[in-house]
Amino acid sequence: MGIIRKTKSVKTLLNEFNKNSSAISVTELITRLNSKFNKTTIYRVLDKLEDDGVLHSFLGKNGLKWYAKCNGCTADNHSDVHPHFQCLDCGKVDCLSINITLPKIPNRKIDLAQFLIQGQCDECLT
Amino acid sequence: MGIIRKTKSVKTLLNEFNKNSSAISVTELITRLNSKFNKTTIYRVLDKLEDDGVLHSFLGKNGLKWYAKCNGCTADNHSDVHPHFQCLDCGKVDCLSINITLPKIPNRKIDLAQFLIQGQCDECLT
DNA sequence: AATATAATGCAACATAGTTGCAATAAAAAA
DNA sequence: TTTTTTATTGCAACTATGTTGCATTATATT
Repeated sequence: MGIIRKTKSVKTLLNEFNKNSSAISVTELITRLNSKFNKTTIYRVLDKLEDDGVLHSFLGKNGLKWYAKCNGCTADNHSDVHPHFQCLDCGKVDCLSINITLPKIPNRKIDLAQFLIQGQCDECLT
Repeated sequence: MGIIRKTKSVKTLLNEFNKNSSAISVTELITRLNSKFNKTTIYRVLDKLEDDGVLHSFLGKNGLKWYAKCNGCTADNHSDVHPHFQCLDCGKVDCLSINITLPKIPNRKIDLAQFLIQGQCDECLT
């Protein structure tokens, strides 16, 4: 699939991700935009933006889905494999620009990896 | 909290994890045992077994909760930090006995880390 | 055997996410 | 510009995972 039309919801969602560089959870987006868009629309647009290589998704605390801007991904190749850091105090999630080396595993084919690190962010530490 | 009484549900659940060494999802356990125990009981007993350092939990595909036997953990110290491998074909999840080195992150305190690797297991590859 | 209280079942609830379908809006064609 | 095509949206209803309060039951202690 992927995005075909530049609709209001697409522009608004992209704008949310351009405001700052942190990742945003789907529930947060639904809360922020629920006066303008139905949650079904938000789920569907995020899905398509991920297909297009504009956003990437991952699971945070409690298995909640988060999205963040991709960096050098295309619709065909999601090259973004980096750890994510979630603060257990404030809940904020950031992408860590660290290259992780996947362990060698015999007799298995690795397709993707998710690495979630949890702790306290700089703001909550002080 | 933690387990205080050796009840039927505790014994049955421990037995499920002793049958083989794979991890088991909560939904799978509820399906297997739903004629014997209420799902609330299953959630609560798993929770307590984790508190006791008998089981550890992690999130698999789609944010579903999985449990597996701990190896050398106590109630005070969950020392198990290893990657998990989930087969995208058959859904099976295994603990990988690999030591992962957490990346150094400035200005952040690391409490825990989850590393989920997805792909195809040996059985589904052939 | 009597007592204290941990554990259980049940119903009701909370929340994340999905689906089908009719209505609407964006882009292409006329 | 107007018409036509069809992608997108909103809505309601639904599924699934997980949680909570409370009365009942079972375990362990006295």
